[in-house]
Amino acid sequence: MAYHPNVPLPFDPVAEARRNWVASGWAGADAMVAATSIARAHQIMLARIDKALGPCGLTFSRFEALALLFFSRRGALPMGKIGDRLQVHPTSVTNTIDRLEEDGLVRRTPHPGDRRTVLAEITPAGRRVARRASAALAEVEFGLSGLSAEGLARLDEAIRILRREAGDFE
Amino acid sequence: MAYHPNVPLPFDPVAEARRNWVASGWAGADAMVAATSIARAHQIMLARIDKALGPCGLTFSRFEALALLFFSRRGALPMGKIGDRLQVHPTSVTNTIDRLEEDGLVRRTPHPGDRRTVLAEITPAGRRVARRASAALAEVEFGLSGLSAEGLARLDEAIRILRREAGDFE
DNA sequence: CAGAAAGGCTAGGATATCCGAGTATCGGTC
DNA sequence: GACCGATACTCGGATATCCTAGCCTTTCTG
Repeated sequence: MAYHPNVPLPFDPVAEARRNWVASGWAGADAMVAATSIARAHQIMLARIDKALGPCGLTFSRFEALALLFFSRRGALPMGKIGDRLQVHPTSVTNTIDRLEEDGLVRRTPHPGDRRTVLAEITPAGRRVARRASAALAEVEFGLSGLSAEGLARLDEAIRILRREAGDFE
Repeated sequence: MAYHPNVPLPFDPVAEARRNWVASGWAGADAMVAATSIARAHQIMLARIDKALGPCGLTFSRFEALALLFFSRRGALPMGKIGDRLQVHPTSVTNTIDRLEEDGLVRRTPHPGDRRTVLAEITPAGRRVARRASAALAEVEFGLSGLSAEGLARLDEAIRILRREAGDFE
């Protein structure tokens, strides 16, 4: 679950922030509210997901990489391609694959034809864990169990616009 | 800006993941899509925000804490209250206030009446920086410049449901 | 009123992410 | 055929977040 040491607040802290923001004459209150909401949604979701993945020995980041390899044609991809797909920094990929490799879920192999490139290849154990993890995530609805199908769709729709505008894809 | 070492992908990586997910017979594809979207939205937004805040010497986390103190009645709050409001772990508050104090934007003072409690108090310099930072954030629309007013509202609406269900407020 | 329980904060350890810099390799150019 | 820019990956440093554990203080309880 998300971090919650205390009882629920008697009011919505985001709505409260909005009131103060406007009262101070600061601009962009609506964007502030949305930004704060996204940050909190991310925090709640990630906490639940990582808890659900705990028994599999995975984190969300590692699961994403493992799933990507699982779906790939040959069960292997260059480190760089992984970063492109997951939209993360090359050094983050190095770190993620390091951990997966330590657990025997992935194996680094040389690229036949380009000695600069390192391939990350999913192992049979990796495939087993990926399947188990996907079931665990579906079980907790990826930490978004509070949302309806319509709510999920609306989120995706709005964010897809943002992602395209940010240059993720075209 | 968000991390983007390469040119945009010729396809939407999230939609691609959805196809693979469904093709493998894995459950919860819609939730997976929404979760992936939220994670990416958070990443894009935070990268833009932190870049906009760079000249002020702030990060988004530090700005949130600073703004909270700015809006508070006495310009000071107990460390614990800050964590409650921002929904973060007590140790994260310690870290955040440490940095703000190093920059002279906040000052730790003892609580008159409860020697367990430490108050974080915003300084005049802190107020100046907070105002400047709020303008910088409004300028870049909190990193959400791709979204319309309706998009922002839809995001907030969907996420408020999640936050309530997660026990943030009541 | 003394001891136990609860509350408030911080130190240390772990993970993930980014950036800058460094090493190795590939390719195109003159 | 040698050189230099572009590519591919990794190392070290920085920030933010969480958790566990610990110290000190306050409050409750018998």
